[in-house]
Amino acid sequence: MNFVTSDRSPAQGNYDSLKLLLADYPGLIETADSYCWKMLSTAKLHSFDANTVLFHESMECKHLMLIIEGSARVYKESDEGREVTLYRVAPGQLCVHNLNNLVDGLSYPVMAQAETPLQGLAIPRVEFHKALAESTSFRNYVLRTLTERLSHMADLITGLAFDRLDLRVACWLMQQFDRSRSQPIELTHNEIAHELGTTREMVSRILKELEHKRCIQLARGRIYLQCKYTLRLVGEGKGKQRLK
Amino acid sequence: MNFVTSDRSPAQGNYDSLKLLLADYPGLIETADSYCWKMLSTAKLHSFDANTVLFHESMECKHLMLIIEGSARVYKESDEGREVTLYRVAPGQLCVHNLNNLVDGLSYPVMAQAETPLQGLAIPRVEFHKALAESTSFRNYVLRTLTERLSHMADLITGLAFDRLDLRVACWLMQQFDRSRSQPIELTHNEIAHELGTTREMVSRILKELEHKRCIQLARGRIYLQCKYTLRLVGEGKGKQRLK
DNA sequence: GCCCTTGTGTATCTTAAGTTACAGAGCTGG
DNA sequence: CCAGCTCTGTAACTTAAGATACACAAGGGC
Repeated sequence: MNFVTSDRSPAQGNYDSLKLLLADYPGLIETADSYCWKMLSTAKLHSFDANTVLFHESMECKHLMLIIEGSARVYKESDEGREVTLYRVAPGQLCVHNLNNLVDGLSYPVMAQAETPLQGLAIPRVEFHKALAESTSFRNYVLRTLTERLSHMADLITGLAFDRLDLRVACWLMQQFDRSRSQPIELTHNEIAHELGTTREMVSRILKELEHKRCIQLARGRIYLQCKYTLRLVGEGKGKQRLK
Repeated sequence: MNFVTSDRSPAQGNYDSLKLLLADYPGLIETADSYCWKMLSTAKLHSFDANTVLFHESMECKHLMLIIEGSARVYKESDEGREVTLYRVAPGQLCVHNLNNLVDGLSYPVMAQAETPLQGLAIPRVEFHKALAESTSFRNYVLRTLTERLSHMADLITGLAFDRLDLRVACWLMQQFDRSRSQPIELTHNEIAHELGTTREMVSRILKELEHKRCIQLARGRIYLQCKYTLRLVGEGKGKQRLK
């Protein structure tokens, strides 16, 4: 477990540095009340290397993490070596799975791994509960995050249950290019397979099709967007709208 | 929209009748504090006929419902007429999807339908938020419910992504028989298909297999448990443990 | 009883998805 | 520049899942 912990906690009462750190949390800080700030000021900044396993099948965690920098992937593994990504946690989001633990020590059998070097504010369990009691804004923030996850996972379920894999790949690509503002995506086919819960060969095959349709262009470990509109068209399939 | 509303709210200050109603909520009432009781006493008892659509794609709701009697199914539909059940809400559980609305008016595109005649305590939005602020026990109860849903939906995802349909059917049957204490299940094959996000023919086929393996016995609109152990064995497949 | 609806059984066919098994391409470090 | 990775492409094959298309069975209402 190779994580690096720094002990500097933001100076009491001076929330400017915190505000800077939490620039990606408009939904939280804009409405933050004094209780919320008080809690945030007890948080400690932690850093993790890329690929650190943040938690696995049955790991206890004593903190709630607000991601400041980088992203983490939350996923499940099958015994045959396949994986599905449930969602990822990026700046502006808190790590909901911790909540399970935090609420009443129930463990939640999923994996989470830093995808990039990660920085997060770790809020101790007690402070978390205190803030939840006292800060309306924090409470709403937490609930909002949770319900967003729920609705995201519901979409995942309908995708798996109803949509053909090529549509799912196309939709997923769309989302990635949206996030990257059409910059090339730096992932191997295998990693994409792990996103979607399928196999490398299927992904290769489908990406090749998409290249033939001139939606994208393939390179080793990289995918270039060629035509957003045809890609969207493919993703919509026979008239579906699971793009969101 | 054929729902029947009754206006009798439980007598103020007398929590005995409430306790009776909430017999299925040990997790809530055992630890309930005075704030929690105060909120509960503002709730109104509502009744719905079986098959009432409680909410659909983009319906606003102004209450949080605690289910007292009966159950509701929360599901998604595909445009081809297929369905997947996301989860069901039974006595002891609150209707989390309302939460989305309650938190900040975000709509949550799912369907929910009463499966049986339904009774529920409707807590007005304002009271819900007040109780959330003031009652630790209620807060924990809400969070616990949410995280339970999350973990349930994560299981659903792994099932859809990794498991063969016959395993999923077998596991699902196990769960039903557990719930019914081995009493026959009164569902049509089509309804089961809608549970699992597949088609009637597949379910028929797989159930027949299970009958041949002497796990169950089929009748019109009904399934009898024949051997719990072989059923469990089938559900475990080649050594999987997605039973929980 | 008879009709009609609803539910079931099943055979056949089609297609999506996954598997196996390689070949070869591109990068990297000695 | 060669060895040995990792990543990609692809063909051939297998299997799960879904679609189609009926036949028939059970039950309810008249």
